[in-house]
Amino acid sequence: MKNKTIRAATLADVGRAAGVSAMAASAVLNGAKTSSRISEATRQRILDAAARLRYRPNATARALVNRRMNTIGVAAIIGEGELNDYALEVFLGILGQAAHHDQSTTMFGLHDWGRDTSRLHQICDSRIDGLILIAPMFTREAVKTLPVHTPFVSLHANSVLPNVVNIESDEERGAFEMVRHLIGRGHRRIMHIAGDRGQVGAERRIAGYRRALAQSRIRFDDSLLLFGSYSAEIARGEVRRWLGEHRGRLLPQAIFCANDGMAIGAMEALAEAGLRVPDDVSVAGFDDTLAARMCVPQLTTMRQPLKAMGARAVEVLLDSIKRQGGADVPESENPLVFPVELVERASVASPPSLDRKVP
Amino acid sequence: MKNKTIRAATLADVGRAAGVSAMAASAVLNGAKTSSRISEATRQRILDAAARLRYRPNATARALVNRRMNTIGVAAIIGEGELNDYALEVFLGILGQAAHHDQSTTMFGLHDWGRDTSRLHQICDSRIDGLILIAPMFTREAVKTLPVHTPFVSLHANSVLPNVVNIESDEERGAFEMVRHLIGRGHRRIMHIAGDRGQVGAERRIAGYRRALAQSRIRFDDSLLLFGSYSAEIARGEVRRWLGEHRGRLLPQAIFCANDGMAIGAMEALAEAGLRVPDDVSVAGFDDTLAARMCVPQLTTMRQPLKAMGARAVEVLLDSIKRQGGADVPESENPLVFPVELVERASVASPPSLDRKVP
DNA sequence: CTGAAAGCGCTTACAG
DNA sequence: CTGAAAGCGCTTACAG
Repeated sequence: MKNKTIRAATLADVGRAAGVSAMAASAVLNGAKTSSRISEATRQRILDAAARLRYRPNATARALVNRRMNTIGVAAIIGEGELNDYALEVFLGILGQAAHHDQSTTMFGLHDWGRDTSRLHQICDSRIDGLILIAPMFTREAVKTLPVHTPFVSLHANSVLPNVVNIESDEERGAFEMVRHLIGRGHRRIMHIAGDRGQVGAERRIAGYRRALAQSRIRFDDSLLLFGSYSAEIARGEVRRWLGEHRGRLLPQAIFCANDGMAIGAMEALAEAGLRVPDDVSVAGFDDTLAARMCVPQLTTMRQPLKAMGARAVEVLLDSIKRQGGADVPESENPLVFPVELVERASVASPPSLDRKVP
Repeated sequence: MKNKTIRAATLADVGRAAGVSAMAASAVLNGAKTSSRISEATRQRILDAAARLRYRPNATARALVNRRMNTIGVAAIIGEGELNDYALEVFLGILGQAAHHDQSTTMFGLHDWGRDTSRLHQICDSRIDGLILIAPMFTREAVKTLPVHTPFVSLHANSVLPNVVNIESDEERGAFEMVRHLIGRGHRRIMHIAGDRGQVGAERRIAGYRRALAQSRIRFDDSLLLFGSYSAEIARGEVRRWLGEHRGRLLPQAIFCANDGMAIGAMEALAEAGLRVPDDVSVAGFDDTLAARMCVPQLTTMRQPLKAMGARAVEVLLDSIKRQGGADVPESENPLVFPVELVERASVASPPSLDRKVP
């Protein structure tokens, strides 16, 4: 293949072609206030020359003097080469809002928050103006070594990071309301498949689950609390295992999962056992990611406004960049908590009139 | 929130702190061949100073002189704020491979290939070294106006772009083999839900479908050819409509969809009508995206190695960047065609022994 | 083995 | 209204 790329035209080239200085060209071409001081005639000549030469301002040169690359970074864990649905939704929210502000979005896939802190340093070398951390998990030690010349915003951070705004949603209440909803439909034997022990989001959902049970005086049964690491596969395995170990015993009437993927995993395990959703068992998810509408039956779930949260992260970050660090959000409003919302679809119904046993 | 960011240390700062020139610092800090000429003692002093000042090379300054930002761009259509599963898989393949080469990946969400060509020009302002176009659709006219100073690679381009390597998969054969597979399982009344008319990929799948039917002397029935625009929703609507219009008539034994999302849409419509997959109707997809494993029953599908294709796009692009335009792929190997592979899962079985009617 | 100079492409003061 | 100068932070020749 031929057609080697040629050196792109510079401001100097445009100036030369128009018979003016590069500076004059700069003034009219980037619509600076100084451009008003340039006569209409030369202005036209410059515009023409730029068009003729297909002039494009060089972003890196600009960035060097403006100390602004006009791109924001996003760091998220990519496990097994898969970006999880949660992070994807957030990313899309970020992408849209960033584009709206004419900012580019650079994605960094991390494997481990602990091991990859050095990678964060590499990243913060002025190629990005600020960084959004999706669900970061840092130790107290690691937090101290974070880059300081680049503003951060985090979503669902596992622990509050000093001087960074954290955006989260009301997960405890979400779990609480979902379980209230299930109880309202008549369920009492409700299994919960949680995320990772120790991870705040997982613990908050467990807390909401237990609070709802307690409020209805339903005894917490820890044989009904499974852990699925936010993974469809693991959740499927756990449910499969549980069913295997409880043959002939009572089936849960409903399964509340801490995210949509695990709910789908649970549905797969139930289907393998010949159980129907929601006829035999109701299943509920959390997040309302694309997957919730991509399964049959569609999932009743607790919606987190992930796109909006991503978009908000961009706003906060951009603001923080503008004021060169520090954000406009008062300490008292950090974290920024978004409300959640119950989305009823087909995977939850009333429990069967006769108690079902594990087949 | 306090803690304004402070100006980051520069090479000059490091040099000053170590009592050497910025140039010496540069030599040792970026491990250039010239660094070998620097004495071990000063070398240590420089390293110490850099660590003490937490020196980080400024990427934009570097980019300005090296004419290399070390980031690649990815442009894809984002419809309704959703990146489709296909593009997501490709993107993840790109992300991984780019990281492997220490390249950043900047994502650009487009709305329309036609209207957004000007956006491509904005993008190609040296903020990226090269651009990967995911499933671009350009008119002959538009192609001529594409930026010329930035190397491109495309995946599944709708028409061959001059001087850009296009990566695709053997879609016609994929469709052919899927339909062969269905016929092998005993199906003869096979519906096809296609992508958009006129879009190459859609046409190639239709061609493969027809070739397989012809080979088995099954008459092509155009009432069994639906168009679903690669959208789960549209496919669901189309199947719903078809069922409504064919009450009491023969049901197709199998539905082959041109992507996984449409297969899921079809399954939803079938479920609504009380039909079971695969007991009453078999359903097959195309792509093998995450969704194919996220539905119940899991989808039999024709796998395109999307991650590998994305990774390959990075390799070709990086090569093209290195040689400043032009690629190492001979004309004769453009497009670069990847093989597809049948993945058997639970959504396809033998047809029911008695012909089913539309309920 | 090390430094002073020039330049990447741009913008921001400062002169005229 | 317009231009010459300086500088953003770095690297690449070129001198010593």
